[in-house]
Amino acid sequence: MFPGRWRFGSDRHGEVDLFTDRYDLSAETLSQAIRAAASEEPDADGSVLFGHLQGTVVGLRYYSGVVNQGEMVGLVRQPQNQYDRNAVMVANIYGNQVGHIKRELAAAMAHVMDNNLAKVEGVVHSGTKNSFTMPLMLSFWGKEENQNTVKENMARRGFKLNTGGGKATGANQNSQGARALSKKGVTILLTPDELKNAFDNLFDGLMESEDGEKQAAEAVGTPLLPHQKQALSWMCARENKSALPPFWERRGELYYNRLTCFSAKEIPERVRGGILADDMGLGKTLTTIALILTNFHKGKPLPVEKCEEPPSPAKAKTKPEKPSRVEGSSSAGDGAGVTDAAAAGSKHTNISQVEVICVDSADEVDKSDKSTGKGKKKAAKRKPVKEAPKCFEDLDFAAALGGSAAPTSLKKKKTATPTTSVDSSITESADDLSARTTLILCPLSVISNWLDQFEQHVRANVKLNVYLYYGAERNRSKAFLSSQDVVITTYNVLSADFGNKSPLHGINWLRVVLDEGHVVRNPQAQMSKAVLDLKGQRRWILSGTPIQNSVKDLWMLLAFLRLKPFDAREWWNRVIQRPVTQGDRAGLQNLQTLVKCITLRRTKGSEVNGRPLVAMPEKTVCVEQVELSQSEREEYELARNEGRNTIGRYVTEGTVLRNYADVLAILIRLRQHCCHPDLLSKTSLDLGAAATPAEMRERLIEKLRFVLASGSDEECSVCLDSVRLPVITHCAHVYCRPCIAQVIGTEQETARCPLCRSEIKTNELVEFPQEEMEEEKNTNPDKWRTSSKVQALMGNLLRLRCEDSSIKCLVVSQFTRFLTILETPLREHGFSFVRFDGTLSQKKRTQVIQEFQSPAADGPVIMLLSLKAGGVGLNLTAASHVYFMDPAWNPATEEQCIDRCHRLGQTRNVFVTKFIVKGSVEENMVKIQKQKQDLVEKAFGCRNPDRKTSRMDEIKALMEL
DNA sequence: ACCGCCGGGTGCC
DNA sequence: ACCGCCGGGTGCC
Repeated sequence: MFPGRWRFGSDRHGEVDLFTDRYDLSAETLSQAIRAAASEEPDADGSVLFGHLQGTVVGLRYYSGVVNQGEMVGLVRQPQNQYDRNAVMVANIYGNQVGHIKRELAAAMAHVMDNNLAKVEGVVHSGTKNSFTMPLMLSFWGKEENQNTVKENMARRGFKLNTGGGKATGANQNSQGARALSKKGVTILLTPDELKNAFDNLFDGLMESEDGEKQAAEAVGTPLLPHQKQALSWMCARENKSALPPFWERRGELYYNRLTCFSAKEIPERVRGGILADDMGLGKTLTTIALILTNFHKGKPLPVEKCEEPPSPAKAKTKPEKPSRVEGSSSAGDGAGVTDAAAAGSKHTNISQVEVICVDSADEVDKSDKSTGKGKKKAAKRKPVKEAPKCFEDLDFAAALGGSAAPTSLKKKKTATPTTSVDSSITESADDLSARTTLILCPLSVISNWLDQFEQHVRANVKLNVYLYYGAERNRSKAFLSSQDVVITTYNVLSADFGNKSPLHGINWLRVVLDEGHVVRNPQAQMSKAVLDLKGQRRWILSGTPIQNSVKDLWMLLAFLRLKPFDAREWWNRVIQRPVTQGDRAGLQNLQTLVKCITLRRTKGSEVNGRPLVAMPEKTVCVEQVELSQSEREEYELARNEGRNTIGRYVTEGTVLRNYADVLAILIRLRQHCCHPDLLSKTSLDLGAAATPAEMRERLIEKLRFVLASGSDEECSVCLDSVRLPVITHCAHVYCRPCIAQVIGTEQETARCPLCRSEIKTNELVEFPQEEMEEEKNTNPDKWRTSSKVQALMGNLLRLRCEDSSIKCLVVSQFTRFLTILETPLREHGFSFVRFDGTLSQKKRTQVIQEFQSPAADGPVIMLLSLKAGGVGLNLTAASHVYFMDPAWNPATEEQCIDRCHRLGQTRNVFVTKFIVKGSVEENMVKIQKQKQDLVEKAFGCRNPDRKTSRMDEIKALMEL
């Protein structure tokens, strides 16, 4: 694992200068090695403290790493050490080597560490002034089952782990090693409820908006709302200001981290960037665009060319089949796009045609020569460099011309300024001023949104080079990419390129932006690695929901932001994750501080100075009860009684969970009865007398497929959220693939289904396609019939049209087939509508949304929307009325759907109507929804520990059993 | 390292 | 003295 090259320490000559020089170089690889090792280590969750041990660090005089009183140090095995293959290296938090563990102790520890029997951590409480050795308090952490092995192993070599006394902890507040000794009162433990509560509120109340507001650069055509100016100001400050990162403070000549007690002469590398976690609809995209244009180097706006002719704003150079642009709204934009696409290959050729205007004319470096561009090529850039005073300007210039100057710049910098220079003017010293480009990563579904927003918000006369790095023909030239102002790509493209001489990883970006950053979560995933490997001076995460499930998810974000030292898993685990999961109040506080320092989050409801952040139009939600006709009622009752009998039988037999799929199928049929009789699948799903258990199982799985295929928004019993990437288990239960993978991962061979405790195996999981269209059978319009719910909807729509024909509506159902049924009466009454569901291609989606959002008088007034389609980020503000045809299990899913039109940009008051059939499962579903919501509001996620019983109770309540 | 350990010098009191 | 003692050289793994 560790390359031999850092045997550097073994050289005896110890000439200090030479040594420090090489040391500097090696420190890089060393900390990388530590990081690599640490990222593989298991989670700190569930570790127990085996005990403490007093040890000795030796060889201090050979290394430059220093430690402070109370400082935490890292222990790294060094199996390649030529003197002792048991060697254990001691390093401080920046990965600077401090010394080694004394030989005999190292020999004992090596076995424990190599076999992953325990994680050994060290804190130095005293003796930091010694120049040869120092005492070190070691603590051993690991899985309970390894405790005795470890203790015996250590004892055999004469080291007794000390479990009793709390002497081990130092006076320092980090209480390292003390948190297991709760009885000593050193740590105040939180109850699980408190913990959950605090955690859920982690992102609340973060914004104090002391930053004031900042005007966007001239190139931003859209006036920013006050809260967006605040965000811009905050983001600029985070990129430019030299404020110390969290937990660091100045102590005399040194910078000191009060969490780890680490100190350094140099100012700690601050995080240039952070998390913008505003609610959706508050304009994260616009703010980010403003940031790109407003805050280039030295706080000056991005130098952009201005064109005489006003036609095209942001021109995305896109490959021909690029979604949004093809049927692009404005012809002008189209034309420009094509030109650019053509020019993309032979970069810059068209540039000399446009006048170059120095936006940042005030920039000091411009003093050199202000005359217009010298020669065609140079006209492309803002700064003529006749007598450039510093080399980086040369590089800046070169890079701006499209060269990748990164390697050169590194060398030049080295010679120009000694590495050890303590530069007090921190502002830009660490920068590579040649970096120009902002890289934006996002899920495929929001690409078109970015392109649209660039087009919409960048002034028409400004030429911003935006390149969509997507599709087979994408331009992989680093020179080309780093000459752009903005490069947009998807996470998938990034991970596809990763490891495959990815140009994206070869560029030192000015800025890397992760949109919907919470999608990058699992550190093991290739995508995460690809993201973490990106080089960028400034780093941003945009996310409406920064925490999905747990503290663990946060690590990925901090690692991306390079928030030292927590980007290394070991320190994250030691200082934050383990304390928090073990309920340590101080740990939680630290986490809160951490998050607070780097995050801006406002919700739609947030207020600033007593005034709402955004004046949102009002939202009114009402339930419209629907009476079934007599014949519908009869059919429903028939089905209900039958279902009730079946489920009642399962209840008395205690086999509800084993027949869960069947239960769901019964429920869904009842729900379908409530909507429309023709929704009921013709394929008979009677269980009949199943011959063998295998057959039985097959049928159950089949039923579950049927439930999912109908579009129903089912719940995953692991994350308790709507199921994403559904997979069906052998025992016919459905979970999110990642959720169940986690269960299998943690339970190993003995993994069992969380619902029925049957054994589950990864290879037996059945995939279910995200949104599968059922074959459109028996939708013969001739045989079309209505239903009470259809009537109720049509009544509303017709009334609305009389009142105001310009109002647009969303008609939402979980059942895509219901949407199909609804098409007939809509056509009949002359409504113009579009349909949006999960089966649409990306290209189609953009097209449909554009069509719907377009204010054209003869445009569609209704969108038939499948509940789960599209995910976050859809902008449907053209609609102001929402009709939910059927209730969902998960109220949040409905909320999300409403948010697509009740968001920034909505000008009308929003009315939401939920159709609920009186005296039916639907009513019961709504009751349960409400209960869940109350629960959430009261005890914030004090989740029922036994999902099985609560699920059972729900089912009984639904069937009135 | 104000230690321990090594090995050479040395050797009554 | 095949010892003890002294004092200089030396020192992570």
